[in-house]
Amino acid sequence: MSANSRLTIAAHALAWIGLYQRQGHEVATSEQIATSANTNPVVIRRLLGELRRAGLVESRRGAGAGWSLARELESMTLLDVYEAVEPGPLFAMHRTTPHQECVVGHGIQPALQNIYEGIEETLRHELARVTLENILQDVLAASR
Amino acid sequence: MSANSRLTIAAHALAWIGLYQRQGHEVATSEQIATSANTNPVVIRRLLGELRRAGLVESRRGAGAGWSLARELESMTLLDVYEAVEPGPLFAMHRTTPHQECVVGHGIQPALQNIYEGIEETLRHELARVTLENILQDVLAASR
DNA sequence: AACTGTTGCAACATTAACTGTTACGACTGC
DNA sequence: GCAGTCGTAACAGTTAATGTTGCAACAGTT
Repeated sequence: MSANSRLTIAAHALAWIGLYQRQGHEVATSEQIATSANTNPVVIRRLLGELRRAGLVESRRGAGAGWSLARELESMTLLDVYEAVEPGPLFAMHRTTPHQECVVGHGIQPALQNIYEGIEETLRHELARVTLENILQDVLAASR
Repeated sequence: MSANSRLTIAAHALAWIGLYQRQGHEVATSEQIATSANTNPVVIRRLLGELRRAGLVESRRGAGAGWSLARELESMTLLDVYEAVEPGPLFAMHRTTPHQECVVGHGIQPALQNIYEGIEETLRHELARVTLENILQDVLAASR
């Protein structure tokens, strides 16, 4: 699978905002987060926009604008982030319909669909076990 | 993640070869498999080449050439196929190194690396629970 | 009312991976 | 030698993520 870094960057941004707020600041800007993640502010705004739609962060506009958490890091899991930024299924079916007159061509999709669903369910369960607070604590532990 | 269909096509090909051999044939051609999967024979040959490197199938050249299973379907799991055709990790890190002078930038990669490894281990465990024989039986059950 | 800093978003370029296709040499049974 | 198939290179097409520029919208401050 083409591995992408959307989940990684989203987790980075959330941890950054969370830590920044604990240091007494109200909001974080996409510019600051982009500097920490070494990427472009627009990339951060796009990702945070998806997290806002999922109810994980809020944004303010105007002067003194920026991003803040909509919930505590303790209540956010990697599954929340995953579902906000990764739309598709883990494994895709054929791009074109297999030959339906063939026994395998006819039965392979329902068979795999079932199996894939079970595996994704397990993946979701694992992702739900990790909170963003867990991640921030791990991050802080690395600097000691 | 950009979902891809490599695992799906590889499983399709293996199930097809397995069934074809049970019907008394020695080898299957990439042309036949491509027809069933509704794709191009070269795509099949490329994928089966990776499965051959993993020791799952064998190929013969020359006249009357084609592909055959190197092991029983009972002894092949989806994990074997996954490892043969999916090289990278499930989730990628940042494309560029995050800002190391930032606490989050410095600690985020080791923290996520740990978490991702645990999740991939669970995924592997799930994939290892499904054999290609299971899949073929599911396929055949769909046609009854 | 003007100024300032930031978001929201569109538009486009770049990169990477997968997929599809054509072509042709290598091989081997007949 | 012939015929059929693999092995593989080369290239085009497609899709998704990422990076970049530009600018309107917004809201606090002066």
